[in-house]
Amino acid sequence: MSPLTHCPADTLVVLDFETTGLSPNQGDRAIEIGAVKLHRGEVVDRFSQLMNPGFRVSGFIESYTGITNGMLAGAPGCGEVMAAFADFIDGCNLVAHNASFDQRFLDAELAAIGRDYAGDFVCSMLLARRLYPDAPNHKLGSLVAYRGIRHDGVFHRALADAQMTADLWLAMLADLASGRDMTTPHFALLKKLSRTPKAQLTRVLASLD
DNA sequence: TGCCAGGCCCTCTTTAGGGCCTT
Repeated sequence: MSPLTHCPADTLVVLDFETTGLSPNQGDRAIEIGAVKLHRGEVVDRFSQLMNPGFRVSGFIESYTGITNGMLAGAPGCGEVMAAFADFIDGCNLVAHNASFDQRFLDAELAAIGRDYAGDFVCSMLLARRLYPDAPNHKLGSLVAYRGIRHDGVFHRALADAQMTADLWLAMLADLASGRDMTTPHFALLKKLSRTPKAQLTRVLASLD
C-alpha cells in the first residue's frame, strides 16, 4: 500500500505546535496543535486543539502564547489529541515554518503513543530564505508582512500560525509559478529548492524555465 | 550552583564559530 493512499500527493498539511519550551529532549511537551490541510491550493480541512502536557507551563509560555494553565487544565491529554492528529495527517506531506522544530515535537509526541507518520517534511523558512533573500528576516510574522499576506493579527497560536504559514507557502508557490508551468504541487521540487545551496540556486531556478 | 536544543547557513570555514529560527 502506498504511504499516500489516504492522502493524495497533491494534498498537504501545514502545521504548527505551541509547546512548553524548545526541546522535547529536555522534557518539553506540546500544548497546542494547529493545522491546515491544503488540496491543490485550497483549504479543505483544519485541525486545532489544546492539549494538557501534565504539568504547569511557565509564565513565559503563558505570556508568549496566551495559552494559560487555566485553559490547559480542561484540555485533553497529549496522547488523545495526538492520536486524532495522526489520523488527520494520515500520510500527507507536511509543511512547517522552521520545520526541524515542529518535526522534533511531532516525532516525540507520536512516539509517546506508538504512532508514526508516512509523509515528508518541508520547511517554509528554508524555502523563504531562498526565495526572499532581501526580506528583513525570515521569522514567520516578518515574511507575512514582507509578502503582504493578510492576517487577523493573531500570532503564536497554533492554528493562526499554521494558516499564515499555509498562506506564505501558497504565495511562494505563486511566485515560483510566475512564468512557469507550476499547476501541480511540486512538493519534491520545493523541498529540493529549500535545500539547494545558495551558489546553485540560480542554476536550479533556471532549470524550471 | 550552574547549566540545559538542534538543524541550517554563512564566513573572517572545512582541525570552527556564531547567528537565525522555532516555544
